[in-house]
Amino acid sequence: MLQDKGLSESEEAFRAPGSALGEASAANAASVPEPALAAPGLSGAALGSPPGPGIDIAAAAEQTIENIKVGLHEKELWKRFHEAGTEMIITKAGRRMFPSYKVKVTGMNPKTKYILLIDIVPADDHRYKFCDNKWMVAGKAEPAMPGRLYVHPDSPATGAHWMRQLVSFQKLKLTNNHLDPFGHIILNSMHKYQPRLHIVKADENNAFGSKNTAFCTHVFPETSFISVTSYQNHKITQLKIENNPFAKGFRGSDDSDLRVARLQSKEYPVISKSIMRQRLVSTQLSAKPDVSPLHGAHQALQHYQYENGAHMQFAAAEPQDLPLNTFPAQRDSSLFYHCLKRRDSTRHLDLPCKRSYLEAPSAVGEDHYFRSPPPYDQQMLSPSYCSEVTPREACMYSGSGPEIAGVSGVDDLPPPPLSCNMWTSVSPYTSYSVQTMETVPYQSFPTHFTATTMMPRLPTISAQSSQPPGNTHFSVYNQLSQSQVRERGPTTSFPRERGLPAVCERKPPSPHLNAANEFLYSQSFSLSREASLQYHSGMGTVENWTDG
DNA sequence: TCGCCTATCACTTTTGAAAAGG
DNA sequence: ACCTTTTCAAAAGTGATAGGCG
Repeated sequence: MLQDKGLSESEEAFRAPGSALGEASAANAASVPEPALAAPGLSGAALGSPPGPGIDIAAAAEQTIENIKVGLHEKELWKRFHEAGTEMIITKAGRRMFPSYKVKVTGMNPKTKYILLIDIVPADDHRYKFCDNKWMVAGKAEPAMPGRLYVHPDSPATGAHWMRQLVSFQKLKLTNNHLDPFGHIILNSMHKYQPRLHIVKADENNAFGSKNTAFCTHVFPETSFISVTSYQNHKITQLKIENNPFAKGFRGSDDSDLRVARLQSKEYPVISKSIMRQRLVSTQLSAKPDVSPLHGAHQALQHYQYENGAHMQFAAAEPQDLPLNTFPAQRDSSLFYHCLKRRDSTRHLDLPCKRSYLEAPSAVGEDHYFRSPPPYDQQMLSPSYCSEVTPREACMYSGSGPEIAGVSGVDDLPPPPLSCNMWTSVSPYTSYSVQTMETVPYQSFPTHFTATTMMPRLPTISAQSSQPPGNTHFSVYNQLSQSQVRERGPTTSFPRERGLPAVCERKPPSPHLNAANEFLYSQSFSLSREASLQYHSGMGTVENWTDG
């Protein structure tokens, strides 16, 4: 657990960030911070919480939020996956990402509190299939899954805390279960997605969404991936096996191949099943008549030649066949960056759940999802943060978050024992045009929205749509959101925590999820505005975040 | 028939509590 | 009595695979 005393020491640690990050931070040079923009017509800002005593939060945010740099950890590994076309397994129970999303953050104000969260948005409007050893567009995307946010369990924490060590999101899990009760991020299989990191400056209540909330978004194109229920590209399989410790049992360098051989009752211990499968694929593709599935050594050699890059399957493909390589920055691995300052909101999204690093260098703690509110008694079981179904499961965050004041101003002290997750099931992502500066097509979101509610998609291979992500979408969303707030209000009531400021008590029926969703929604929308140089469209609706 | 999804398997790493030692 | 280190079992994570489903 980090304490105030440790914060000063963190500066030294900050200068000497250990580990493998290294060059990743330099990539931030490509960041394109946007000036903090004042959303027009945000008279509702007056409704926000007053700035903290003695601290000019807005000024601090302006000094730091734009200067925050984020370096992707293990960028080279990500690149290797990206070049092969990253695939991420999604299961009903939830599957971790590998490589895991870890970042090194610099440029924060050491004493300012930030909230770090991730969302994963559709990268485009297509469904894919793996055909002829490469990914190809297979049609229009399925309706987007309910958007969920994954809040780092340490949130909120001081900049010193975040900068002290790697920030790991390795416990984030992906699922294809539309009714997932665990708060995992819901994705559609065979679709391409782009994770995004959001850094939000916590307000005086350790929340965000107030008038002074500033935030920025970082996108690493090499972290895009196609979700699958089973690996399609053998190269990805091999990369996972070679690099993921949990898959060590499938590695072929040691006697693990013997295990495979035993399992298969075969006499070719050098060949793993994945190799066999690859050989089969290669056989089909090359139509070599002389290749037999049991030609062990020879096939293994072929396999490893393949693995060594003899065939970069996307290298010379047409753009449509390069769904994962459509990000221009893949060559540079630079991140795309957006930064803005929110001027108004009457809604506070409290994210008081924070967990100490417990001296773990990687700062890997329990991950916090926005998820459905658990039974209320469950939320209060854990002293560190709310427990839930299983002790190791990410805690849930009940609605009406604003009622939860965060840490009472003491840096790096654990937050009140509150749950940290909540549903964001009603949150579609808005358009997202950071990279190509083009508008993207929208897709209806039938699960939780009417047809007028739109789902954003990253403009990659299908940025041809001329439909601008105009205010209509955002307005519609906002209306729907409020409607949902009304509907969900009673179910998400959240008992007040100790020391909660009065401002947090003002809107009992407003669930966290809507605040979070709308927050990111507006943020995403701002990204769209960035693309189209129209920043403000999404911000005005913040005014509608009334406390009920 | 095909593509996709799910449950299950055996294996590994991770985690945390208990035991042992200082 | 307290702290640190070691040990060990349970939990969790992994890709592979067979079978089910539409």
